[in-house]
Amino acid sequence: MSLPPLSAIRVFEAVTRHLSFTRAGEELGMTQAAVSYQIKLLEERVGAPLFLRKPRQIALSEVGASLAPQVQQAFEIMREAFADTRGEVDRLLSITTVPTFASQWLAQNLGLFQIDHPEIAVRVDSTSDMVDLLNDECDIGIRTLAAPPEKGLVSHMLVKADFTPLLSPALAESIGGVKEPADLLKLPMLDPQDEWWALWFEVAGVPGFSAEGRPMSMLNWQSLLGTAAMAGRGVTMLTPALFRDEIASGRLIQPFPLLAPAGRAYYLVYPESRRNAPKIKMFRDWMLEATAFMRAES
Amino acid sequence: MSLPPLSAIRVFEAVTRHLSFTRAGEELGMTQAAVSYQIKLLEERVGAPLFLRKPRQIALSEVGASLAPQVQQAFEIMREAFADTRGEVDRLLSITTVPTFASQWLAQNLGLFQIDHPEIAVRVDSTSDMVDLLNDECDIGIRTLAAPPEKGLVSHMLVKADFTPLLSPALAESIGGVKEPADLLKLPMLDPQDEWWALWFEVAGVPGFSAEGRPMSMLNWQSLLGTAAMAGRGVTMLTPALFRDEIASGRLIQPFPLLAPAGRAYYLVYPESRRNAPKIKMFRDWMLEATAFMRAES
DNA sequence: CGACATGGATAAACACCCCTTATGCGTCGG
DNA sequence: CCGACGCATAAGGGGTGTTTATCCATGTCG
Repeated sequence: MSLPPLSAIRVFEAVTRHLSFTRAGEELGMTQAAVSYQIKLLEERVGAPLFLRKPRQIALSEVGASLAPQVQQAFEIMREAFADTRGEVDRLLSITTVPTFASQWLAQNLGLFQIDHPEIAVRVDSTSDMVDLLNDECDIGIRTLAAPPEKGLVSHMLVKADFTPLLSPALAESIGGVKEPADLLKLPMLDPQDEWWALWFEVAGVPGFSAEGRPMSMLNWQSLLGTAAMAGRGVTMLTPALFRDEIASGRLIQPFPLLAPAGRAYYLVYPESRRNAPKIKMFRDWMLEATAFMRAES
Repeated sequence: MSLPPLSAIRVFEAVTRHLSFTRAGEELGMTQAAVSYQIKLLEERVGAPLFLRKPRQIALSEVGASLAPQVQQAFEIMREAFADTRGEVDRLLSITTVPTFASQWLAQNLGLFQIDHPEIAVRVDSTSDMVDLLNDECDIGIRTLAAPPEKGLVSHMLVKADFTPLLSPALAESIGGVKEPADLLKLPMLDPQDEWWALWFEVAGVPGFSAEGRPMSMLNWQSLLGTAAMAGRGVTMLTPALFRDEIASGRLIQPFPLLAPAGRAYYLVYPESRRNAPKIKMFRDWMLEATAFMRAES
């Protein structure tokens, strides 16, 4: 019912292809004696000679000949399967990221990575769930964390999740421009419940801010808030680094350089055990370089 | 190009079928810890998780799922191949024998063995070449030997290859019956060169026998000589045990019980290493019992 | 709601398998 | 006739994979 020792079968397979113990041993990186041993083992298990020992060569016996093609086929299937897998594993990079980062920065910049590394396919899984990088089949995660994550994971800080008010130029113009922090109180605020509003005003030295009585929009993803802000629907707290393009192009304006320190940051995270996987190294290096300016600016 | 450790693949295959490390371990006769170790090994080699560890069960990962069917197929092929082989090896008994024995005794009696053991197919290779039982793929040999054979072979004496003159009743009648050994000299001898003639006459106390001037037929197989003798073409030296039926039925007559001791015998021979193979035991036991009378008579 | 059962992960120590080294034997070729 | 080539065999050691023991997480049952 159960198979003979697999190591013996592997040796047998190699010998059937070379029809030589010595040659097979070379292929397998072992000595001729070891090959002889394994074949003898298999022959005892099978109960019949697998090879006929001729003076200076060997030939398949009847039993051996009936076994050889099937064993070769089985090994061919496995070789192919693992070769495919290796390719797939090396070529597919799976990233899980918080939605904000996905739709803002990653969506705009991932193309550059793919141009640099066309051989790597990238799959982005954008979810706010904290995927377990150690157990689930995901290569890299991008998360907002207050501190470097638990043991077993390597993390690189990408950019601090600091916040500052952003708004559309048209909205700013509607009140004659935003000159000082208190001016913002005249404008509708998107998601004023956001704790960062209170923090920012505190840092800005504007007293008496209260979310009381202000409507709450529940646009809990920065990208949605950003879109709403660009549409002129209000002023909102965002991480300016993630809206660099929008600010540079004038679609959003950042009236004050002042940042509310969130105490959290976006981190690139991956399992320590895979820190040497080529695709992970590539992505990490690219990502750190591409986001270097964010860290430099702050 | 080269496969991951086969032991790990075997474990993986079992786990994919059970979807349980513990269960797979039971099937393979090892502990759950060992299974865990092997799977981890394979996962490191492949570079990706093969299973997703859910609380009380595991599930195939994407990579694992793509690998599983192919690995299962490969193992199925090998299992089938070795199962077939085992069947073939156990069910086919291959005998090499000297032609005389083949056509005389074996051809007539093998049917009885097959009735007793219908599950075993017998292949008889009748050749006078001495097949190397240790190296060639033959289970059992029947040979004429002067002594038990070389080391590594088990031998059982079947019957002494002693000779005595045999002739047809009609031929005996043509000279008014064979009363004493010297009468034989009046008859044509088939293969008079045969050394056994001289030996037999010597044992019989008939002096002056010479093969000089007598024609030589070169019928060097006993069965051919026997056929010629039955046709009345002459008197010939044969092993009476092999012509028991012919003598019993009157087709041949043995005028004298006197046997020339050939110093050789028919032996049943097989490799010592296979002495416990069921089919070999079966045939040996049957053969020794079926030929017991030959040894008893002499 | 807490104790238990289940299933997998992990660490350390050990056992055994399998490989290597060394040698022998038989045959072929110069 | 000697060396080359190829497989078989024995002895011995190293390393891989196993077991044992324990931990941890989760789901279940009283």
